Amino acid sequence: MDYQFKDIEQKWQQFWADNQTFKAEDKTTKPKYYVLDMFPYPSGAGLHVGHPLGYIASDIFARYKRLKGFNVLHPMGYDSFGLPAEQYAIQTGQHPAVTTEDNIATYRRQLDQIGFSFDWSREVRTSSPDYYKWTQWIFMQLFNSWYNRAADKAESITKLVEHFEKNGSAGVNAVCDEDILSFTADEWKAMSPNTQQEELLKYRLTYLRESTVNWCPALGTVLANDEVKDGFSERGGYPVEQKKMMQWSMRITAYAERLLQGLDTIDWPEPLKEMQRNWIGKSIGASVRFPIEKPAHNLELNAHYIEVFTTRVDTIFGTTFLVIAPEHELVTELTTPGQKADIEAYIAQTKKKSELDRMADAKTVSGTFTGSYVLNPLNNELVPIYIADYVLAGYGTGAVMGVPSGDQRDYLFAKHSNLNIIPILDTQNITTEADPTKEGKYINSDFINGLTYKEATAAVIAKLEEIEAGKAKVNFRMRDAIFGRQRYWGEPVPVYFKEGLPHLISESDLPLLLPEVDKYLPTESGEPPLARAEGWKHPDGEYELSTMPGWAGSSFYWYRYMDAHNDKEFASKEAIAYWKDVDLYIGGSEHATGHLLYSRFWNKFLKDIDLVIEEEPFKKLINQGMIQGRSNFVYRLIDEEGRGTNTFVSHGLIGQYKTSPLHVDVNMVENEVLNINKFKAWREEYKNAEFILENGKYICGVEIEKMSKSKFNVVNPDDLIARYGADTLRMYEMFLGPLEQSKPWNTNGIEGVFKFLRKFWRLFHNDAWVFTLSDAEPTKAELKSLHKIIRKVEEDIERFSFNTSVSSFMIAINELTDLKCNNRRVLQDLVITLSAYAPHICEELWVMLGNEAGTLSYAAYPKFNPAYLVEDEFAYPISINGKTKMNLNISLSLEPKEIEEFVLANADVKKYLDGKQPKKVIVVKGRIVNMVV
RNA sequence: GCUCAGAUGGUGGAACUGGUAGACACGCAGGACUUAAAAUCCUGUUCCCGUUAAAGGAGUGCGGGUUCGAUUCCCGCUCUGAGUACCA
Repeated sequence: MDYQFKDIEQKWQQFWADNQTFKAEDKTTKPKYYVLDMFPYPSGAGLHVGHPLGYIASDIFARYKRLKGFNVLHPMGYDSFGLPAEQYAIQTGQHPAVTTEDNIATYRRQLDQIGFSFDWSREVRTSSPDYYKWTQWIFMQLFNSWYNRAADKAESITKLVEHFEKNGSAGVNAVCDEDILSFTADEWKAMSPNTQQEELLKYRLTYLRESTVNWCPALGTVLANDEVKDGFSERGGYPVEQKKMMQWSMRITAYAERLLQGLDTIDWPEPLKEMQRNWIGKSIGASVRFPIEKPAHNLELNAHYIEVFTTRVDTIFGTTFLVIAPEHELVTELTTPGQKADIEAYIAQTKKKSELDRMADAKTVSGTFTGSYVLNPLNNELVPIYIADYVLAGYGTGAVMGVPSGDQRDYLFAKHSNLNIIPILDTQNITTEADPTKEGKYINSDFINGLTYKEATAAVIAKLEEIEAGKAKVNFRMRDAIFGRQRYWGEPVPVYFKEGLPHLISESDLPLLLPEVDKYLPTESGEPPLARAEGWKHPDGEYELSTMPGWAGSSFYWYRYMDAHNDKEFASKEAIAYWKDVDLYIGGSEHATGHLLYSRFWNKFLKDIDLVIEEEPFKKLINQGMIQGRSNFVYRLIDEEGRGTNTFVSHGLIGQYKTSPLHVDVNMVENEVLNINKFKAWREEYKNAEFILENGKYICGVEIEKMSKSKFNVVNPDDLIARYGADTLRMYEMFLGPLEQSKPWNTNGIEGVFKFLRKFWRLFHNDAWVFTLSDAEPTKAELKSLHKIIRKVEEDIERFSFNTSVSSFMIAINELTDLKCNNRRVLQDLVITLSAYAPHICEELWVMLGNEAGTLSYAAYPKFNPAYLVEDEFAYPISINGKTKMNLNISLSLEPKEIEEFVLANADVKKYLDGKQPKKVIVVKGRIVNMVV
């Protein structure tokens, strides 16, 4: 029979499901290997050809590892809480759980027909109560923990309470809020329970904090920074404003240093590590306190100094002014009556500008004098205090020392405000701009004059510490993560409020189920949708009304797969001890600073409290490239009045007409030629469309864009599978190019892969399509082809070069076809080798070869034998001055000296040398002969 | 602006540690089979010059360098993509 991919693929997908072929074992002597894909959000649009790219790669890898004798865990699930289902609910009233269920069914059907070897018995859904029970449980552990800097790990809050009871707050070195109290043990014990709780909240790893958030009134929710684009919500495009709210936060900053250090221990793409490093944004410098000069208006001040952070403390003698952010808490106090009007006007103007304007407007310099002064702590010079919006309240201390000779922004500000610019290094050139050099010797700098950068930095810090005006300090850009959304479709926070204080619900009450509501919108008074839930009340107080953010459920899911049905723990100790961590993680780089950072954070926390073993969750990570869409356009002719007509101009002729481009469905276009009949049938309005053709064809325009429904450039895997089968699709997606590279989708080459599989099938059959094999000894040539591909696939998979092994398979099949090979032993090994890529056809042939159904996935990968590839001759390229002129077959047993003699004696070589004696002959054994003339 | 990645035929791409540039596939051209089409098979296909299938020459974004030899290493630049940004 000819290659009937439809029957074969359906048959084996059914078989795998019925027999749970890919169920991973928890008790086995085999070594473990954990291959994980980033689980998808099940959107309503279903899968397009870009989605499975990473899944196919990981599936090939998982299947390959099984053949190599590993116990492979390769699970799949759904990150099923999220905004789209909720938006749909708001519009239609359909419960997000129903929408999600439908979408998952579509995803599952599409995934199944690609033939993945997932262990579906471990499926997880973040929106299912038996899953989010554990998300809530981990939240509770975070609430019950604090970060002990002395131990450099998270510890139980009860340990902190014990310390307070014994020693008061003395000797506690915690990552915590800034406004913690100092108290003795007796004072602690004298506090009311509520006061104690209030104090403890400042230490907990998840805590309440007033934060400025991106509030979107139209969506009725808070958005993350990456959900806001240009001041509008990414989804829906509604305006977003800044608003202060009490929010749950996660003290991820406690882990900043460990998150940074850990990057050096994991095998991740360098660009992605770099993104995380930038995000964490460690900078090493010093904090310096500038004492405030008693102001002219003679009022009593609460503050006595302004603290700044600087990475160039060595430049302190170049300070000619101080700048604080307009939002800085001391602004009002520092403003003298004479400057009050100016300052208020400036603040008002700043407020009007959105965050984005402020960034885009980086070139314009502005700022206003407060009227007050500080003293330079090292030389007591009077330094004026300004406010300016180039200083950000949210970074460092919200105040900087202005050193115009060394910092370009300070330079511009000094020019703008007519302030002094003092050179501080003898090498500095500051005639037109600041010079941030560290070379040279210091000048105008008191006791560091003549020193080098390194010496000066050390000397200044030593002096500042001596006079208690500053110290060396490390600053991080990363902020604590807000952990709450005012929306419905997420995990309820397992907390109730009593007398204004948060309390955890009892562990036995988990999961705290998401209640039913009549509408999915915020209440009229602006409370989150959960406020609509009738009778949803804790016996002792009011439940928290916000839900957890999207990243909560995905921050530990890889552990849940290890023991997906455990209702006592999120995963058992034994399961975690066996599976430990993810060996290979494949997913998109868009999660670089979100999911991949939060997951590392939670993992480190779970390790601190001894629930997991590894410090890092994902040992090796690969980012698959984005598959872009290839949009096609038709060009509508515009008439003299500027109105669109029903005539369309072919792409090559649009220069001669006035036209406007329109997206056209890519499924009506083949090789840029529009199928005119399909186009006319596409929409009623095009029924009578007319065309201006070139060479009798309508040629469409092309552009590379994101794949999206609205651009009509979505290529659906279902159509391709119907036409060519899953094995072809799998191999073609790999054949497209390197996995990590982004590329536009193009179906043009898929025929080549399909032909390849048919050719492979034909090897096992005679001309009449009857399965016919020979049991003879394999020939030398057959074994050579086979072992070449055995080695190649091994090498390629280990370095994730899937595209090159597909090419090599084609070469092997071409060679074996030429050899008319139908040798059972050769072909059986070939079936195993190819099975990771094209599992269905291989399963079918495996059974036809007389093997037991379903055993292929656990067969042994053929052992490579180098003996079959040994050559005794090599066609040496003979080059003259580096240009290849000819090839000569020379025995590989010859040594370089003998090769040189042999080559020089050759008649053709003599002809090329034209009687001349080469100056030098380079012979690299087994590679090349080069003669220098 | 900064950081990172990349640039190879008409197209997707290959060349792993410097050693025959263009594997494999698409497309295209020609041919075989066929009444015809589809399917299949065969041949050719980097460019220029040119011929009987010769012989040359150029060539991996651009300009230099190191080397017997560079797509690969070094320096400078151009362009493309991604991330990020008054971060003190």
